[in-house]
Amino acid sequence: MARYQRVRGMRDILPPDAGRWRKVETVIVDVLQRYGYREIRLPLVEATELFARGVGEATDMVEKEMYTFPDRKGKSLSLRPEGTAGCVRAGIETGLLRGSARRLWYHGSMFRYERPQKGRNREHTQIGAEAFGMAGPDIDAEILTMLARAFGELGVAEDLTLELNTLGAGADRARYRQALTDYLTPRADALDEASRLRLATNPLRILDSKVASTRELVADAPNIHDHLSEDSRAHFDGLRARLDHAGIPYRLSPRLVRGLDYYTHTVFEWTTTALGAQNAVCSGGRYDGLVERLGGRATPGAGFGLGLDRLVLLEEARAPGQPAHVDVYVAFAGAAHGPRAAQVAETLRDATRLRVLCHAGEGGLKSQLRAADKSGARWAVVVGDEEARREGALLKPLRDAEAGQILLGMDALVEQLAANANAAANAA
RNA sequence: GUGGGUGUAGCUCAGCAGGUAGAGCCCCGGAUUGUGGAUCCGGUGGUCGUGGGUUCAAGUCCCAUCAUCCACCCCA
Repeated sequence: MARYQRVRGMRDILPPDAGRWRKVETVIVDVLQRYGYREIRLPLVEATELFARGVGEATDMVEKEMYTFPDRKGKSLSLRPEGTAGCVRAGIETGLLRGSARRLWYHGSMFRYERPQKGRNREHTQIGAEAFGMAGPDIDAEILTMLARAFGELGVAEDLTLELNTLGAGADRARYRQALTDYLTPRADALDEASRLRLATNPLRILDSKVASTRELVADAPNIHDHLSEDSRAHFDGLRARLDHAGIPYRLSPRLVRGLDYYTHTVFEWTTTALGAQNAVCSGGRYDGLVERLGGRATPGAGFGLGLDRLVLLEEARAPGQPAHVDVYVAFAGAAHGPRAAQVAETLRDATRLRVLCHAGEGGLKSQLRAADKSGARWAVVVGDEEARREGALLKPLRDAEAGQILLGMDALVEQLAANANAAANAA
């Protein structure tokens, strides 16, 4: 039993998995950059007040899931539970939102003190993006199109369903909230306990309750879509038309309301049935009032957070197996040839982009070749007495039963490996 | 925060009704001197999550605790 264990809900991501993570992150980030989004790096720690004000006092996230602690002078700080509030804070504080860099992406850990379960950890990693200063539905559509592309390129599109809804503008939402409260208050006795509490604090959340009796009650509740202003309706219709035009399928989910207070108009969630109860892989929407609420000048915004822990699980199910981490394994026959082997490896690294692992430490040639095989390398290069005398190295293909090993001079060795590597790259 | 399952070698697990720990995989070495993958042989490795209790005796029973998994809840 190890003396120290990782803290509950925190994870180590080990070699084969870490490679998968990097691959997923690379695909997503590549897509974001191709849409002109630029990276912003943000602190893990913010003033607690920022989240209380930005995400909302009455949200579960703020009420009971934050890692909150006083610093040495007693100021209340929190580990970020989500990325948007910090991004907006940075945008206001630095003046970034007044410039032209209005499409931003970030990557990093988020912390929420929850009970761990499948697809849910206390530290999880998100890639998120925010687009500021664009009020029309075109940017909402761009974000969803971009995500659809990313999921497609990752090969997980079939696992995901886009659920879409609108909450209307702030005024619509207030009006709807009143209508909903008016409907539910006389029926409060029929609500489950949690929903009854929310009636006063956050009645919209009652809509997505999973309690059967509450769902029944809510089925006949007023619909947000009947409370939208002309403009709000136009915004949503505009978004839908663009999605249809782009060929992006979605499901209208009138009860999708999201657990964060800052959303207005568009809200969406990409969900999956492949991960058990934690079905949201990516979600976001529009938050036109947030910048102002956090002290900036009124600026519309829209964005999303994408849960990498869950996305990696999906990608792994779709593309199992682990790719080789080495192309060439350099071995030596006799410890005296170790330095020369290292030299040969350097020569290969100079001349090619191949991943070259040079054996180090103990072990006879036999065990070195065993290691070469296990590494997944396509070639072993062996250096020994004979090779040293001929100022070359032995090239031994490991994945091609037909091919035999040949002793080559250094120039020929480099040439052979470079040519084969290019051929393989072109084939792939 | 609530409920249920599980905690034995690095990993996956077995251990019958309490009698002083086992398999497979992995790792290391060997089966012709400098040659991988298959097979065979051998080896390293465990205070049975932790702390109490019952018992002549506990991995095995009881209690507590911690961790983990799944679900509720919540969300990415």
